Amino acid sequence: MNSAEELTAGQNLRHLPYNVFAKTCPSRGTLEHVTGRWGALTLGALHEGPFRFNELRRRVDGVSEKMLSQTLHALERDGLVHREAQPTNPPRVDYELTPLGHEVAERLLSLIRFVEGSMDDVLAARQTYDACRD
Amino acid sequence: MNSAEELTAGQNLRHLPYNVFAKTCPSRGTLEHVTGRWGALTLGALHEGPFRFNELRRRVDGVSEKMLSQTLHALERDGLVHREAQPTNPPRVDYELTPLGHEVAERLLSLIRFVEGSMDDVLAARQTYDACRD
DNA sequence: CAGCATCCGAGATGATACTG
DNA sequence: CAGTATCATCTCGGATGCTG
Repeated sequence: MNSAEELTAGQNLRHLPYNVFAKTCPSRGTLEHVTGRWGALTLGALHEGPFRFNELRRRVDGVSEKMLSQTLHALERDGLVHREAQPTNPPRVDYELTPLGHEVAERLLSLIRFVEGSMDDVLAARQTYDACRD
Repeated sequence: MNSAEELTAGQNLRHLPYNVFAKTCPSRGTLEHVTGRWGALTLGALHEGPFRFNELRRRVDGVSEKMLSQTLHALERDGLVHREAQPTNPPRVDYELTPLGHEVAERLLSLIRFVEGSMDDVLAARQTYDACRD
């Protein structure tokens, strides 16, 4: 292998400090928070601005109060979401993305929008796949 | 639209944009295949080239036979992965991304690399969060 | 309004054994 | 090698009731 090939291989194998492909890497857990069923939708919703708890619940259609609460706690702990509670009565709590959260959400939304835009192809592929199994 | 076109609308329907935030949207299911625990890692691994079943298993550290098989089936059905089996003995089966799969994987890897690169910030945020709860 | 505590079923996951 | 089949386990997620 010459030196140019070594450089290419080095980049592809990615000897970075954190490697999500290794099962002990903590980045795997954070990736699951970000890409999880409700994590992805919550980050996507919050990318449009700050929202209160029940506003978020309506935007993330189908999420239960328990799962939204749990999801927000995980994202807050990872430093992606900021929680601001006002000690009023009735209580008012606003959630918003941190700068890091916005950067994550941008990349996530790029993926989400692409998947949405590919659904006709995906559904067509499923029909072809299912047809060949009957 | 005349009545004949309406009758075949199920086949030829032109959809409004798919919206993953609506709980009945099929894009939600595909997004879960793509971002799921093993789906994301499998797409990420396959972005570097075609691999055989057990090669993939070693790259996606920790995945079981069963889950890898299940994950590959879902991604193949969605048209993101192509499976090529050679009827030799012993059998040889190669998996590779389709063009659509590569586009999805690129956006996914952008997210994965960013998360990996942010882990120092994330772990610091966790310590701060946990400290304020004791 | 913004949650938490509890229970419980469904589905995801893992370990093991087996097949072509 | 490339899977499938089966069973045990365990987490996720929804429903409900309650609190400040």
